[in-house]
Amino acid sequence: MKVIIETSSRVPVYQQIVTQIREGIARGLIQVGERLPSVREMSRDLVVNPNTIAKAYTELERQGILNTRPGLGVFAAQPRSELLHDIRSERLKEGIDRLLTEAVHLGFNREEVIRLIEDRSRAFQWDHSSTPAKKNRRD
Amino acid sequence: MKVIIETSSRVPVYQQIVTQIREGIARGLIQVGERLPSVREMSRDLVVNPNTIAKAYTELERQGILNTRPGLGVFAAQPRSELLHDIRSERLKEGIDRLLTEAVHLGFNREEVIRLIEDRSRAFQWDHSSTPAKKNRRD
Amino acid sequence: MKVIIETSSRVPVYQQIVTQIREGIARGLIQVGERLPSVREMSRDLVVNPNTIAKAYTELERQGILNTRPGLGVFAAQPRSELLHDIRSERLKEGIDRLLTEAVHLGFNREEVIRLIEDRSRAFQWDHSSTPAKKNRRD
Amino acid sequence: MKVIIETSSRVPVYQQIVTQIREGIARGLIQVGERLPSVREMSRDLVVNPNTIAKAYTELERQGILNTRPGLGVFAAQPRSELLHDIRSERLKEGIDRLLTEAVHLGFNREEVIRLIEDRSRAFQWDHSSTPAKKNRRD
DNA sequence: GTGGTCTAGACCACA
DNA sequence: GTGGTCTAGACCACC
Repeated sequence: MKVIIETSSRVPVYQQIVTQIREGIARGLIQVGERLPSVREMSRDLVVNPNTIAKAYTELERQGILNTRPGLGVFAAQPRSELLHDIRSERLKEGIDRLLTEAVHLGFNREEVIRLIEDRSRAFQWDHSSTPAKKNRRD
Repeated sequence: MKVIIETSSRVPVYQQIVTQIREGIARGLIQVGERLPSVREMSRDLVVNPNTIAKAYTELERQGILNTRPGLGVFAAQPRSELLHDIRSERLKEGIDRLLTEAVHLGFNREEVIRLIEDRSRAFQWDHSSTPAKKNRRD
Repeated sequence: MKVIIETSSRVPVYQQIVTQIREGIARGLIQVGERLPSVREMSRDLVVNPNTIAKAYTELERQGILNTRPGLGVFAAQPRSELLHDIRSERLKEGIDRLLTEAVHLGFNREEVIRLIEDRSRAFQWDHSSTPAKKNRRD
Repeated sequence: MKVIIETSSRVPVYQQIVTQIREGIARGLIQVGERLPSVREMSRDLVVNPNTIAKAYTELERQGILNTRPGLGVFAAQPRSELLHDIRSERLKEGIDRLLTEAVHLGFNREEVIRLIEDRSRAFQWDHSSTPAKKNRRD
């Protein structure tokens, strides 16, 4: 997977990296346990200061998406949500409403949006175990 | 519709206003042509600096969502997407992918997400004229 | 509350700040909603680079302990644990075992340790609502 | 006792070894005078670089927890705290305050924490001779 | 004024 | 080699 930086964007560089790696993992383009480019490597590749790469990696580690091990490198982590079900649900709903607001303003209609979501969702790597609602009911 | 400012949020106040008005319109809580509170009215209501309200309104006007008629007030604009079909499509897809990435990382599965989207989409005010694909085929 | 930096310590400066602010809040020396020194103020006070202070504040914000609002300052956040009960329990147990290991090696006996914990715990600001086990059973 | 390395952890490997051996001794899983695996034995078992094992053992020896007898092996040392009473007391208090800070932020209440400490402390191997206060009063 | 981002360059610890 | 910390100094967005 290749990270691409839009220097003209007002989105911070480190955020662009975070977003793209998050998406790469969600799509299965980066496998669990896989090693990512080192800070210095990616710094050279993207022509970005090493500190900026490190900031992106730090953020991803905090999100539980990467493990970083000094001396070895940075690796895609085993996914494990530590959040309460209510919080997760809330976040998803917020994301959905944001998307739907955008879709309405862009002039799409409901069926079109849902069809497109169904379509694009096929390219993602879903958890097939069970629904979060059930999975964490014991908490 | 009532705008609610989350002062503890990291999201800039003016952005919160923009987001909520956009969503209010997308949900049909604010009708096209309806007059919104003036800058100083909303400033008083929300206990927010008038400059901040003005900035939000300016941003919404730039997005073509509001019209300012000097001396009369601020009104919800007639929706007219001037964007090319390809651009609109691209934006929607980006939004969808962002949402799906979030959903995967939160541990939801595909069916759950789609079900929730179908559910929440019922509360929005969709364009029933036609599909954007047809409407703007000339683009 | 006054943060004190041990420059001779091998604990990173930003971590020392994080630890002390966390403890200050846990003890109730910093009240919810209270404003903390600005990055520049604390930078001057502690004779530490502003970036280092900012890093500490960023970390505390990620932990949900502070809210930072550009243009206004940094504030102690409303506490709200978003973690699953199992995870919280696990973390507490790890902390307890670490402490008890230390206590044994220091040559203390069990009663002495428990007595001291009971003693010192009186200076902390406990949540009196209910036990986490009950509080989040609905999740 | 079996040392388990969490390669995905951010904690340095050598530190994980130190921690687990310390805890093993504190729990009585490793008896005083007992021989521990040699550097190369443990290196093979854990699939870890011998230098890393050596570093862990060096650290434990520095802490007075192990004795290396050249040609014979590594042994759990006779516990003898050379620290002054005040220093030991200070360390314990620091550890307690760190734990209590964590507990407060995790949302536990006082009774819950003390109950759990009493519970888990039963699995540790306490010094039954006397209280440190008396034992080192001469310090 | 506030915090946030980014660069450049130094030094340290881990494996 | 790896990542982590810290400094110094620039520029930007928010209020």
